[in-house]
Amino acid sequence: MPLISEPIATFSPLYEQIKAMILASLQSSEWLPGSVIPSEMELAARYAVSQGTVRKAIDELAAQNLLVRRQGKGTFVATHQEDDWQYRFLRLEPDSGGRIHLKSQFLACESIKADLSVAKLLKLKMGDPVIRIERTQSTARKPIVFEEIWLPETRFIGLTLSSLNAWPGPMYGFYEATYATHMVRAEEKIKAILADQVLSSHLQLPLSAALLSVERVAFTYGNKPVEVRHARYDTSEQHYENKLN
Amino acid sequence: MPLISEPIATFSPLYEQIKAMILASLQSSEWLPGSVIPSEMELAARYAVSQGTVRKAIDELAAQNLLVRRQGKGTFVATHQEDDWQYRFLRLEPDSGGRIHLKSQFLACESIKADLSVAKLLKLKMGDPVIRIERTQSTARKPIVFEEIWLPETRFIGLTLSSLNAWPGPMYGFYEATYATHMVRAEEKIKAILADQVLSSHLQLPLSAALLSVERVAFTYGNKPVEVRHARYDTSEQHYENKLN
DNA sequence: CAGTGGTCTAGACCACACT
DNA sequence: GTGTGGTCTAGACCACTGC
Repeated sequence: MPLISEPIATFSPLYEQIKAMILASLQSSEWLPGSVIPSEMELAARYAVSQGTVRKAIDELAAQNLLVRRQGKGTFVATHQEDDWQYRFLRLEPDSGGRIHLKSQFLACESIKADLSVAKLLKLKMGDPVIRIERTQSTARKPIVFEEIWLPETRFIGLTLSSLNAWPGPMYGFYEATYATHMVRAEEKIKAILADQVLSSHLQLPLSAALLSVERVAFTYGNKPVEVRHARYDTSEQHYENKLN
Repeated sequence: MPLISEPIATFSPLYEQIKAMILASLQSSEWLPGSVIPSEMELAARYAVSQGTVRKAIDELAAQNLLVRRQGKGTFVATHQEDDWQYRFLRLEPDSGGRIHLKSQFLACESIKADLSVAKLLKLKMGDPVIRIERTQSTARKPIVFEEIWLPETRFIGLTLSSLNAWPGPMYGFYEATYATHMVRAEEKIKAILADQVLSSHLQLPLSAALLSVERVAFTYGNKPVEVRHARYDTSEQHYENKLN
């Protein structure tokens, strides 16, 4: 029996290829956050497949929160500028219930060279230029969060303290509006730590208070890491809420 | 214009009703964790709908991790006894990477009356009988976790220290095998706290070390809470890992 | 009203597992 | 080979939105 050509590339269903093409359009900013994408019928024609196949592709992208379906209106590119999405990645909740409302105060914004750890997380080379931001977030009563944020400078050109202070809403809305960068998902590593001098003064807590340390890496389309964030939370009157499914 | 009869009951698609019926079969233990459920064709006949409708119902239940599809074999009821599921709700990971392996030591198992907070979380009345368990979990080097667990006694009749110690694997496998109780999802509230006398001795840490406090409520089918768990983690060499989507 | 996504069906064929 | 889930199609009809 003669050798048969191997199925090297394992079987890839049509709808996966459609997903990839839709993703490419998102990644290339052909369709911007908040806008409608073409109807299922149009996409079916464009890709020369049936509506059902487009449907399955969109279903999965919607399940990953990349697209949002709205019956009667169309399918939209997900955006952090919507009301429901303002707090999509904020897991802090008051112990007493309800939603937390925080006011930002930016303390610093400087251009520095990436150290080894930040470079690794952002998939840059050590020494590549990054922007480092410092801020606190406060309730009506006291500061609750102290954060350091690192961004690759090549993607966030011209970002300054004053541009940050001029922006009213959450940072992920700012990234979207100003730098066409939409955050898709994030990974967090959480530890308990003791407040040091710097943290205790920023958060108005005694030295050696217990704090929650949250190291986040956030990704855009195509699993590209574009933000590193190291937050410390005062969890004495609020907590980090997580749902396990 | 005369009043029109209101659409009180909002439209409910067929596949939602099928989902509900499948859920009922899971809840009533007609199909047990780990076993196959009838094929899509059989279910389609049983519920008198098309295969595609059954398919959509199963798809959604599989997305919620209640069912597991295996091509060529059938659709199975999800179980914590599978290898991949042993650690489904354990988010602790070593800072150095890899999987953590923990050995349990049960310290206590007593029948008590529910206090207000546990009763609320388990949707019982204050004073109802609950089982309270205490344990530590250790790596090869040192204890990492101290946990208190509360279970409604009516569902976990005859649970004793020795039955716990006789079980080799994770507790959710034990609940399944012994009490036909499968955990579907959980909610956790996380805080940073300081070690007190008791915690510092159990975890072999100095007094006032920082610890992660994790309060979990776990639910079976039908959103029924059946376990409350208050864990404290030593996060000096491991962290709580979370993915935000 | 037309256009969008949402549901449901029926049928053909493919990929995988077991025997 | 037989039976399972997985993919793809085509067409009908429903529900919601906005003109």
